Amino acid sequence: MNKQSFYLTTPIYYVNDIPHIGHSYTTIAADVLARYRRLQLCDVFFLTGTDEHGQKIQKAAESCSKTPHDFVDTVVSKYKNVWKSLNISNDDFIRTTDDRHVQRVKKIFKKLFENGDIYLGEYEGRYCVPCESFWTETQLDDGRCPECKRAVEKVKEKNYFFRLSKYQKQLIEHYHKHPEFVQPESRRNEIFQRIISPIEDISISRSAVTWGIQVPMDTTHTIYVWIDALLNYITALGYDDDMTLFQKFWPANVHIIGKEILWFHGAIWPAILMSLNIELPLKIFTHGWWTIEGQKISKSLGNAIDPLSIIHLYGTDAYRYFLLREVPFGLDGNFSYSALISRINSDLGNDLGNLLQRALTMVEKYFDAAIPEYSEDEDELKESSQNTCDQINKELDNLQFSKALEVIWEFIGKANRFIEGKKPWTLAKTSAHRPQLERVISSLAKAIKDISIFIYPFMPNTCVEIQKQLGILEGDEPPCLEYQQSMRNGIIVKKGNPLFPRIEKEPENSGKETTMPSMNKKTF
RNA sequence: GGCGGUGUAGCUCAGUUGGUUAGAGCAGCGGAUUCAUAAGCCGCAUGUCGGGGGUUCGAAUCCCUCCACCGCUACCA
Repeated sequence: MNKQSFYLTTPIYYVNDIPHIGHSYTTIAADVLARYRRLQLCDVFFLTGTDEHGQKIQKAAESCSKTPHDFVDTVVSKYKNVWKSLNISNDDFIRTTDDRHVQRVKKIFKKLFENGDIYLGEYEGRYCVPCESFWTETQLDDGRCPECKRAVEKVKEKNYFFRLSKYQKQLIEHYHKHPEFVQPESRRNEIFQRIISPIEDISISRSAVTWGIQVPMDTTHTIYVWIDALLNYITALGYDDDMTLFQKFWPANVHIIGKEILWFHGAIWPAILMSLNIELPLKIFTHGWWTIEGQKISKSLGNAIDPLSIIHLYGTDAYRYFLLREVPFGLDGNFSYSALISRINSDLGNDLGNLLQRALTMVEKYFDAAIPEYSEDEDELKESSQNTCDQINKELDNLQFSKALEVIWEFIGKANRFIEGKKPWTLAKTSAHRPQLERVISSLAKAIKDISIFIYPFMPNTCVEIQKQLGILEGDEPPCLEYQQSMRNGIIVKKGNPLFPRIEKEPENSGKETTMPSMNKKTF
């Protein structure tokens, strides 16, 4: 059996910053996709990691009197901790300080040099240390970095350059041949426009930076962090000294990135791959940014949200659900506590949690907690479930997470309406209606089992909890993820606590717009 | 400055190649119920479709113009 392989990546996160909502968004989206592909029995390789070199980190380490190594270790452990709390199922975690990465990057750099695509040139201009970016005089904003508005340093140094311009034509061709290379389309158009404009070669080494990977032919230079970082996508697969994974998984099916790094992924990265004569990734999906209560996330405002604080209050699955449901993937979105609470109460509590609760109560009341025998032929929700499944697949194939969730919730609504229509409480009053009642309740139980699988990629813990309460799972076994598989006979339900208890907003006495919830700790 | 995008019910947004009374979710209001987390179900409303002008038998949907906001990019300084 040849399983279809599926390789997806997040960017590797720069460890000068602790993880916030934006990092978690990318990683959660990737995790949902990875879990979805595994459901489809793909052979999935899901990579994330950290970007740890560069002057900015060197300076950050100095400022807290640490060695760069100790400094990055500390931050990396924070990332790993958050990913664990968010239930991220990555298959590997690459650090640019990993020896495997360092050795491979050096080798690749040498290869690029030998191909004639790297040359020694001279750069003169302004450099913004925090942004690790060179700017021309004209790009400066009042003498400051146009991106972060901080002071820039005047530098004049010999640098190694990569012949990006050489690949312009090939890039244009690739964009023509593969209109879906960059998603969404609006981003594709943006970057395409830039690719057809004049392109300059880029400086890819730094002589002033010591915290980095040495240029193999010239140890007075280190490799520009972005080049170092981009290569992670192939060094993690062993390129090019241990090619088993590489041969199996490359080209990547999708790189999921934020819109701020599209130029690197949509132009520089493909050009490097072209130079190495490696196939290009199939797709680059660019998602939007989050604002917090309407404001841009910024260090100066100090409004960055620690995902751990949210999941501590509302649970991992609610957080995962919110981020992917609230905003179409690709667009910007706004995070607010009121919106989060609204989603939890209405979608998760009222629609989903309540559905399970009412169904289980009826199984208890009318059938002594034993789900009546299920017959596929008599399942009145089966067709609707299958349609839902098909539509979810269609949406997730295109990374349309919010649409997939909408489709799932339509089915949840259908199940709720099914109950209203059949009125089991009325059927239960007459023994003559027993067969009908059995049919309704068993169909309902099966529908809920299906729902638990539908939501699994998004809310793996909730999937398990539903299946436990349904009685499908005992102890700590993994959830049943086979959509086609119908339920065993004689399952005894184990109704537990409501899945998503209603969150009551605080009385409006604080005058604050963001009502913080009272105590409502959840474990999933 | 150039290119592109957005502006539709209180909020967030859908609205195919122009065509009968402009839609959904949430919030709000009303109703019938009770299996359920005062949940669910049924029903209801309101919108100068950013402003103005034009094409057309007919435009949210095409054209022009103005306003507001956003993105990419350039340049001046």
